[in-house]
Amino acid sequence: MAAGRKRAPSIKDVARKAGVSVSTVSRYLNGGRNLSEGKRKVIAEAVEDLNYRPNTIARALVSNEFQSIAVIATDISLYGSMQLLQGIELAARRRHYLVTVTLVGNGHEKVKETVDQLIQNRPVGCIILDVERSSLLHSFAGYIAQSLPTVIVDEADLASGSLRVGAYEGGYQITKYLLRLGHKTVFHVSIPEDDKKFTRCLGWRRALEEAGAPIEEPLPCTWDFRKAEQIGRYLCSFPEITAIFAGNDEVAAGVIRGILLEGKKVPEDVSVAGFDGNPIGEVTVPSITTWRQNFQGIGAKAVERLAHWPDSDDQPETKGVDGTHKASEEEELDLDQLQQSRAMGDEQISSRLIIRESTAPPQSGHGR
Amino acid sequence: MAAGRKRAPSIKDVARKAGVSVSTVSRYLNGGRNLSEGKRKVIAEAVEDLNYRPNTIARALVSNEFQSIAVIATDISLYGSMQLLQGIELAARRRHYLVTVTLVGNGHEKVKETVDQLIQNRPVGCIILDVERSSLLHSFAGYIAQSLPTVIVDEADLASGSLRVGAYEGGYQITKYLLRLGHKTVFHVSIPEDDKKFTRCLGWRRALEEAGAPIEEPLPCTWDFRKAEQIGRYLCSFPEITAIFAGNDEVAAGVIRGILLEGKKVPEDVSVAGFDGNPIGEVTVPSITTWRQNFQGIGAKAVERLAHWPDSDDQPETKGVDGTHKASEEEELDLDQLQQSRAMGDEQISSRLIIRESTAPPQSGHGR
DNA sequence: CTGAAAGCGCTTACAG
DNA sequence: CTGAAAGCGCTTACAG
Repeated sequence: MAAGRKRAPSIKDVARKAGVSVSTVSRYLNGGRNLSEGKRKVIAEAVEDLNYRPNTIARALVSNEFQSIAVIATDISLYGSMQLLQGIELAARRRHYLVTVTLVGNGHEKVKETVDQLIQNRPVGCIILDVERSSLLHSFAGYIAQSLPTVIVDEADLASGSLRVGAYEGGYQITKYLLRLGHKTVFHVSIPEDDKKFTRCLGWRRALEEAGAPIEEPLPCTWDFRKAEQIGRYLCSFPEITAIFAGNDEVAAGVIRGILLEGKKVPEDVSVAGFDGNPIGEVTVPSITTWRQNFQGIGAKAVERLAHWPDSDDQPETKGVDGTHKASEEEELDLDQLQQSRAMGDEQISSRLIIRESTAPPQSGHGR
Repeated sequence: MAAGRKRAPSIKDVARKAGVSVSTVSRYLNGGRNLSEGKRKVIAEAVEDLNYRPNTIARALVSNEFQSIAVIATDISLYGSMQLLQGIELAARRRHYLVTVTLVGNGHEKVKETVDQLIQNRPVGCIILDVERSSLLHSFAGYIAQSLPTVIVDEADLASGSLRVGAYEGGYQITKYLLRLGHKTVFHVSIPEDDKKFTRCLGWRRALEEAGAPIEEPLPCTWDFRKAEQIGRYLCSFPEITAIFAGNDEVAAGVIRGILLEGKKVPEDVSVAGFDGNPIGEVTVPSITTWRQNFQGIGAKAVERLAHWPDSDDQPETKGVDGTHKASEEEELDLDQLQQSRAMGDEQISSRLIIRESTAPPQSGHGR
């Protein structure tokens, strides 16, 4: 098996061709300190002639580190995860890291095995892409973090250990915006897993609390957007609902469709806002008001976090314990801490409200 | 640098703990032929106790093959590429391959360098994801194929060397469907790069030719879907246009929006069909008729292709020349060959027309 | 069935 | 500034 492939030229070939020792070639390859101009030139030529590239695998073996970043996710087909992944790749490329992607289904299969194998690949670090806030992934975060620098990117809006996508902020802002428009309250159709702590849903709730507006329990949608359509229709039976905040733009589209199908108008009869900033929202009818998240920027941040992980370079003995559990501190954070860390502007990432056609002040006579 | 990380238990540790030689442990790890029950048991225990996992990097060094599949793309944020990637990952996982993703921008930067580095990683094979049919990527395909088993997945509907996404077929079918509805002809709004050979655009053209319908040059859209909206508006100035086939579902949404904004109706005044089967088309108003492509299935096929690459296993001396240039044979294929290979049912993948609200027979009085 | 040895391609001290 | 040697963690013949 395997075998067969023709071996590429090795450092030995270069050394022979250049008439120097392997160590000298190695020195040349690694910055070339302490190297005479003569050798440098002759080696350069040999490298050129042979079209030699150092074997990354061999390097990884001795350094015990493969220049790569392992991305673990349950699904990458959502708009957010994709953008995140793309942002990660772009940033990784700049640092000459290879990015690796591994999907771990929610069917608990042999996740442990998969994860163990991943760790054996000795990546520089691991990014857990958990846009869906899958409990599966979160439960493995700690385990992974024991062996690898790990950062979690999820919906959560938390301060340490994981990067916040700003969903809390977004939920809060979009709800305030709707309230400012004159709506008495805002109804929420949540995406799966979105009713946990620190998410867009929490932001929505907080905005309503602050305004003293009535709070109805959110209706959960699924990743099948036709469910959103059903919800939209259903919601039409409550004339007092004049504003809906949907968990993402696709759900918003579905809800809008449901409403239109019932013969009501958006935004005249009811305003609907989405979330994420999916470009599709620009071209639907009506176009969809949304909260744009800078996914690519966040992905890049995650990579930088890993690249600057406190390690033997910076703080020789700090690694391990210190870095290890950050990822799970999430559980202990509360909103106040959150507010505070936000105030400190740490990890702030540009995101913003995009107002389009699907939202407007309530029609007079409506609202309750 | 690098350093610092605590080394995981090695095969040596296992050998010591089990009281056997390293070779014996290795034998155990690789299937365990010629191993006494006693040793087997004691080694199993040692492995368990130490939570030992073989170092994939070391293995890769000796076998000269890292159990991974390298995916190269210019962009993975389109619906199609994402699904493809996800399909690749799923199939790769079954075979215990790691998948690696590399984006090469269209800005010709240091693509060569990036690609060379990728090759040094010794993946099992390479999948070029070229949904956009970037000439950049295609120009590197041959180069990569010289060192690695390579398969190209693109819009093309070709037989050998690259997997067909069935776009030709789709364009053909969707156009015929529109024609059958009674439209005199079908206008095409193409996605970037889609006016090349063997694509949905070609299928569209062929269907019109067969029907003897008038053929207008397609209007090219960009990846910015607001451009599609402009096109939609523009197209309204031609009342003879009653049916439009858009290059993908997002473009279709944009075109529809443009038409609606002009005060016309879809599908009453003009029918609009999309392409790809993006779920978003289910919840727009109107919902969008489309051609569903089985992206995940195609991704999986690509992986299998690589896994079964004729190599030292199957045909010891065939590799190299044989596998190498398949990828570029594309250029020589013509439609007849295409038809033929399709007839042979090779690489056939389930795709189908999905009829929704955005298409209907032309209103009487319209059509020309 | 089992072990000692060599080697994969590189880097890292260690001597000159 | 330069080279010989050892070693990273495994696998693969080669002897027993």
